[in-house]
Amino acid sequence: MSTKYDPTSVEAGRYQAWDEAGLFKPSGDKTAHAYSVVLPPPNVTGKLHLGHAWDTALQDMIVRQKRMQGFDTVWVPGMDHAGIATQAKVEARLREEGITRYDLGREKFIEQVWSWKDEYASIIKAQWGKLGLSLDYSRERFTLDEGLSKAVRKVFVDLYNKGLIYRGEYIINWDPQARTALSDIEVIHQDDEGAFYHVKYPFVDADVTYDGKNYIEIATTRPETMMGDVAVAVHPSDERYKALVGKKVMLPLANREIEIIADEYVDPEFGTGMVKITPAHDPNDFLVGNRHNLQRINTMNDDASMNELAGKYNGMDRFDARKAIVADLEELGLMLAIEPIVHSVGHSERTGVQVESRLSTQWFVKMQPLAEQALDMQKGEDRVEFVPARFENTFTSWMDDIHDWVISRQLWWGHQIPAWYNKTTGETYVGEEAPQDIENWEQDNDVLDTWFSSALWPFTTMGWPDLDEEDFKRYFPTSTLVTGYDIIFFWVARMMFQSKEFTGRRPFKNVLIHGLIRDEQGRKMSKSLGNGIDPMDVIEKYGADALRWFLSTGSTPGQDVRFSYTKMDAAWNFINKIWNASRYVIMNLDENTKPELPATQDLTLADKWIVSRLQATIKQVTTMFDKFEFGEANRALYNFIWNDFADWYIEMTKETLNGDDAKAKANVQNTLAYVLDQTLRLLHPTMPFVTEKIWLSMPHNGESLVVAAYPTYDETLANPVAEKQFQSLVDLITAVRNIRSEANAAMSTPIDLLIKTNDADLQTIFNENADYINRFAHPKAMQIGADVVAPKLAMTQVITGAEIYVPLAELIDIKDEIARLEGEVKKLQGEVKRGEGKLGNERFVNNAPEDVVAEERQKLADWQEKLVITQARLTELQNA
RNA sequence: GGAAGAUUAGCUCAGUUGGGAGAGCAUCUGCCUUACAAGCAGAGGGUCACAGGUUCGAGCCCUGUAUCUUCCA
Repeated sequence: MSTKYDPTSVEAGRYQAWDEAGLFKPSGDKTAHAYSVVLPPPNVTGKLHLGHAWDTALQDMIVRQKRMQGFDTVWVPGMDHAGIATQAKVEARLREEGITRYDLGREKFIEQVWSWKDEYASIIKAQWGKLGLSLDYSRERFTLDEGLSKAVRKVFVDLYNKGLIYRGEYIINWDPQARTALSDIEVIHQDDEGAFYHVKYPFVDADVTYDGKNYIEIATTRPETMMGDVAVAVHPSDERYKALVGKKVMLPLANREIEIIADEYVDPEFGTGMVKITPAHDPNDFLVGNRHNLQRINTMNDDASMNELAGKYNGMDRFDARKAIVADLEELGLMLAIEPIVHSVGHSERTGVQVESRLSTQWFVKMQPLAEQALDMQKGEDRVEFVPARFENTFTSWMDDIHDWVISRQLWWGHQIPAWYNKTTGETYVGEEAPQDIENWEQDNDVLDTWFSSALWPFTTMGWPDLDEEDFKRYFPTSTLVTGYDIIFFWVARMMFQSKEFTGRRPFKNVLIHGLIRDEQGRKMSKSLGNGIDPMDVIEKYGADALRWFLSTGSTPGQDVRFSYTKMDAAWNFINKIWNASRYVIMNLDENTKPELPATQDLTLADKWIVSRLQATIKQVTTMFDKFEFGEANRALYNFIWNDFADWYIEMTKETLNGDDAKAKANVQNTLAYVLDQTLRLLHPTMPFVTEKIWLSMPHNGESLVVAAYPTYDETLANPVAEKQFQSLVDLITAVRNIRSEANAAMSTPIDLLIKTNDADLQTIFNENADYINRFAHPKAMQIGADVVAPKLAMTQVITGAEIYVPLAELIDIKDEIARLEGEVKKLQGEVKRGEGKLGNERFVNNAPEDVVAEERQKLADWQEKLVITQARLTELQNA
């Protein structure tokens, strides 16, 4: 083994070996509980980013631990066709060649997308391997697979037959670049600079006036939609305008008469309290239009250019039309004012262009009944546990105020809607298979929203709608879903209502929600900022294990995490520490060593202590894993490995391993191997590569850590007495180190060590472990007893139950030592005062739990004793 | 406008049934000790945003305020 941890050589070939050995497949043990996870399918739009690395690393940790714990564990991989996103990517590539999808035609274009898909699917699979994900590839699915497509058609048809899917002409969000409908949550609202254009709408009748003027003032942010105005509305109880209702104004530029109507929708407080009504270009106006039976004048084409209904603006882009209309209004003297404002404007999540509210015929899912079922489910036994729990509110509040879901997309890449229109009668047929007389029918051109199919992912991947499918019976509902809070609406909520509707069950028992990865400055990683970090570059430099360690340890559930190379350095350092500690262990074993604990009577104090500490660590790690608190779990492991195992236990074994007691040596070798073996098992879910490499290099039972048993807490090995005794040893050694440091006495400087104590147990412990004390404190002579007398020029440390003196006449300045002891006394006085205050409060003594009070008494006694001794020593020096 | 989160050491962050404030990095001092100098040993550093309240006891529970972030409308 090299002296430095080298991730490249550690990781090379290992993943392929695991996969080929079939270690990622379920055990098939029917006596064991099943544990199943479906991977949130990444989009085939591009490579995986750090967010995916985080999401998948968390899942792999869960899955690997469960597998080691003996669960019949399966983790199903797959990818999402990502309709609009992938299509946009391919169209962008075509654009570089100067062609559009229309030039190619549907069939040729789809071929292009499939080759894009193949290209990125293989990149993504390679990335999964680099990350070390223990996925069962024999179950890999793609959302456009035949099986999944069949399920999608069935769901569509069933919902249609139940009246939960309908088709109709409504105002929807329209992406004019992708030329498709978008659902509400695919629209990102952001504050943009715009203007309120105040426009004169003159009265038709010369004798009508308002406020002495022959026009009314209408404010709009979107003058380009003016040509579609069909009315002006005021609030029915707005006294200012009551007399105007029913009167007509002339729509400027169009020279068309429109009526002033009264509708509750208008907010009299906002602006002038009068709004223009454009039913084909605004969702609210659309509703007003319906109530008043108004005409719908759609003045735009699907690419947001103006059409013939826009009159002279026909053919202009919407933004050019705005400029032209504003200029014309100004020239006609109809523009009263242009007031700059910042307002919220919707943009397409995928293409980024400004979204149009567009009148169009689309397919919708009627959400109310489905949402109610999902909300009901959360009140029963078969509920989904959100971790952290607060995210359930996000789900609930969205479901409570749900709108119907536009599911048709004017795209080519996706599941084509299973609806056919009769060429002669116009009749609609909806079915899983095409009509028999297909020549008389034409299939709906549109495809379904990608989320319509991903909403079915937890059960379609398990073989649904075939209810007899083994996987479906065994692994559904799944155990845990892991995803980011940014797609609770898009995905988690939709899986929940679809699963409830079609399987009658929850899709997963738990949903672990994590945050987003940010850059070092806390900014979201994005292409436009160019601050994205490729996880493969990180793995190249630090190894997958280090990346996984950072991702699992750096945060708390639900919180965002900042990536930083400093943190990656720390992760690498930790693995290097494990590497070298293991190297030490392996170098010191011999051919007879087994990773098994020797009989209790053969264990030294140090052995008992490390084994007891190991038990505490196992308990903490498993408890925290069960709560998905990986940060806390791994912190416990970090402290155990670095502070207990490496800093103390390993150092102590050097004494025995360099000695000549063969039996003691063998015991220590076995204990070292046992503790390291257990530790590697605990670490394996988080850092699979390096742990496996080390484990295979030492004596081990079994083929691979991937399927080795996870450690379990053994109460008989927890040893509080040994921990307390060991602590005395640590206190003593630390005290001497302190003295050496204070006195600037390096380990090479010979010292005498005087230990004054009348505690027989302590005397025994120190005597029995004199070898350790020699190794760590390097005294040239040591004296232990109740009658030890300290010389005047000696450094003092008081530990629980003993006084430590180191005579260093030639090295210490008595004034410095007095000052130091004064500080010590002051500190101790503070502690004693605190303890006395607390215990002097009878309400504390009466109300606090007994063990808390007892502990407080114990501590006070300890502080008091230390204070008395330190004070005495100080007085002695001052009087010297 | 509604909701959620954050505010703890110089920086990044933990702190899970309320019982004497922690880590990593950074800083200071001393060590090439035969696993690791990307290491070892020691040290300094915090009115836990602010104001109230509950409690014997609050970083943690309750109320309010401020600042920042995110989501929804």
